[in-house]
This record gives sequence, C-alpha cells and structure tokens, in this order.
Amino acid sequence: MLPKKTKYAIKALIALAKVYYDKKPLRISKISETEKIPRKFLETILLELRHQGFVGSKMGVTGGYYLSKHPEEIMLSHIIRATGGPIALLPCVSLNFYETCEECPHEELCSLREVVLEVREASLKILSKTSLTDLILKEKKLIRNVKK
Amino acid sequence: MLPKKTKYAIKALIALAKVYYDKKPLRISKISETEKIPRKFLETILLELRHQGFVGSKMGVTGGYYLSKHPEEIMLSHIIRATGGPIALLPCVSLNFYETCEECPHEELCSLREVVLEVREASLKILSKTSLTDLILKEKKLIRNVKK
DNA sequence: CGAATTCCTAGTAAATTAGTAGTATATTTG
DNA sequence: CAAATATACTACTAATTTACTAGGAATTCG
Repeated sequence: MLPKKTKYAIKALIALAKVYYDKKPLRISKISETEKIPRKFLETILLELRHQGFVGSKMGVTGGYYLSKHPEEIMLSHIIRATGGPIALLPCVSLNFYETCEECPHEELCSLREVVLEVREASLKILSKTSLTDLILKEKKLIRNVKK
Repeated sequence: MLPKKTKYAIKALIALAKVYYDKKPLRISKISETEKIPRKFLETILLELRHQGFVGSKMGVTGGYYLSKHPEEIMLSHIIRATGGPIALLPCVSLNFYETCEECPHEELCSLREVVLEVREASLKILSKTSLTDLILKEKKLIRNVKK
C-alpha cells in the first residue's frame, strides 16, 4: 500500500498542475481545503517536494507553491519514489530501496524473486508512463462520461 | 511492500510443497532452519495457515505440517491475501481490504484511482496464475541454467 | 510415563506512519 | 516601516502496524 503521504503528494501536485498556466502560486491552505489534506502535514510534504525539485515556492503574503516542471514530465512513479513509497513488493527487487534478502542463499536462484520482479515491471510500466497531465485528462474524460 | 509474514508464509508453503508426495508431515523446526524463519513466528504463521485451510497438521512426536491442497491449487495471490498483504496500492481499489477514500468527493471520478486500478489488475494477473508448483519448477529451471 | 511435537492466547518491543507545535524568515500592502 | 500573511524548518508526539516471544496446554508415540 502507498502511504497517505504519497497519496497526498499526488493530489497536491495534480492541484498545482491544474493551475500550471496561471503563473501564480497556489497557497497551502487552498490546496489543503480543496483536497482535504491536513494543513500542517501538507506543509511538510510540499516542503519535501520542493527539496526534491518538483515544485517551487514563493514566500510572503502573495506566496504559495507552483510546479517547477511541466506537468507532462512529472510521472506517478517519480512521485511515489520521492515520497518513500517503494513500488516493488519485496526489497530484494526494489530498484530504489534494495536490500539483500538475508534468508536467501542465492538471490538469483529465488523463484519468488523472479515473479515479484515481473510484478514490479508490470506496475512500473503503468506508473512510469502516467504523468500529471494524463491524470487531469483522464479526470475530464471521466466527468464527460458521467454527464452523457 | 509485502510484510515479512507473507514472505515467510510463501517460503514455508514452498518447503511443504516440495515434500508434498512424501505423505508425512514436516516439522516446524525443520522449516525454520532451512528457510531461516524465526521459529516462534513461523509457528503462529503456520497455525494461521491451518485455520485458513492451506495446511493440515499432526500433533505429537511424529507431528508436523503438510499441505492440505494440491500445490497447483495454491496461488501466490491466495497466500498474500490470507496473510494480510493487500495487493492494491490504495484501499479504494482493494478487493479484499476496501475502504472509501474520504477525501474523494466522487470515487468513480478519481483519475488516480483508475490508474491504481490498472496496476492492481496487472499485478493480480501475474500473482493469481502463479502456483506453488510453478515456483518450484521455476527454481529448478534457474538452477539448471546456472549449471550450464 | 516422558520426550517431542503442535496448539493457543496473550503479550511486548521495534519500527513506521501520520500528524502537530512553534518559531524563524520572507513578502506585500497601507 | 509595521502589520498581516505567507512559507521554512526542526523537532517532537501519538497512533498504528509489524515482528516476534513467552509459556503453558494438549497430543502422539515408544
């Protein structure tokens, strides 16, 4: 399961992506309200996302956050990894959170590892091709289909 | 990530599957040693697997555990679910651990949910077609390839 | 009987996750 | 320049989950 932090990060970034062309920052409190994310928690999440280069910020009374990359460039896999959510089911097949499997005498001979590797590839294939832009377009499509 | 409990359960069941045709039970201590699983922890895991119908047991000095289904019938997805590891990345797309996503006004209109659903389908496709027998055959194949 | 095994409940300890507190610093506006 | 309103940052805390253990009861076989 993805941590809430990751889910919040994704939702916040989608909110920022929606106003990408406005060229003015969005306040934390605004995002917190519309996305129903605990205010203070969101603060730390956005700070971290800034340190990781996803967003920029402006201080002061007209301040807020904005995407520092084009929404097409920000992929779900990037956000998940940046906020601590490993994609793999086991550490022994994780690209970014790898750990040796102590109880395995020979990792390369572990059949479970092979299957879990397959699962990671399949998940990554989807997550690394889905951008913030894709998510916004998808949402529009979903809403259109309901109205019909 | 899958909990260690799940990984231990899978490894233990593979060990039992390997002696399926021996028609005599395998002791906890034996499994614990060969698979390097903490003895007492394994005890509770096997007990749970028995309650869930995966294995049977025999008490007493000649006792131990044995598979109560054919190893071809036991799929990775079954084991993962039985030992508490949800397959989905978010509760709102989990079949077995579903929870409403409170901050979503309309779950069906959530684009993130749609993508995460896709990921679940892709993962499940692999996990629900891989049996204990498959894992054992896979391992044999891996070992053969190394020897060549 | 006694040694070796599983059965079972109830814990505990460690790690992780989720969220908060509080002060410092920057920016705009009157 | 001061007040108001943002973010910046560090360091906590509280809740939950995970990983594992203790210890005695019940069972089986020689």
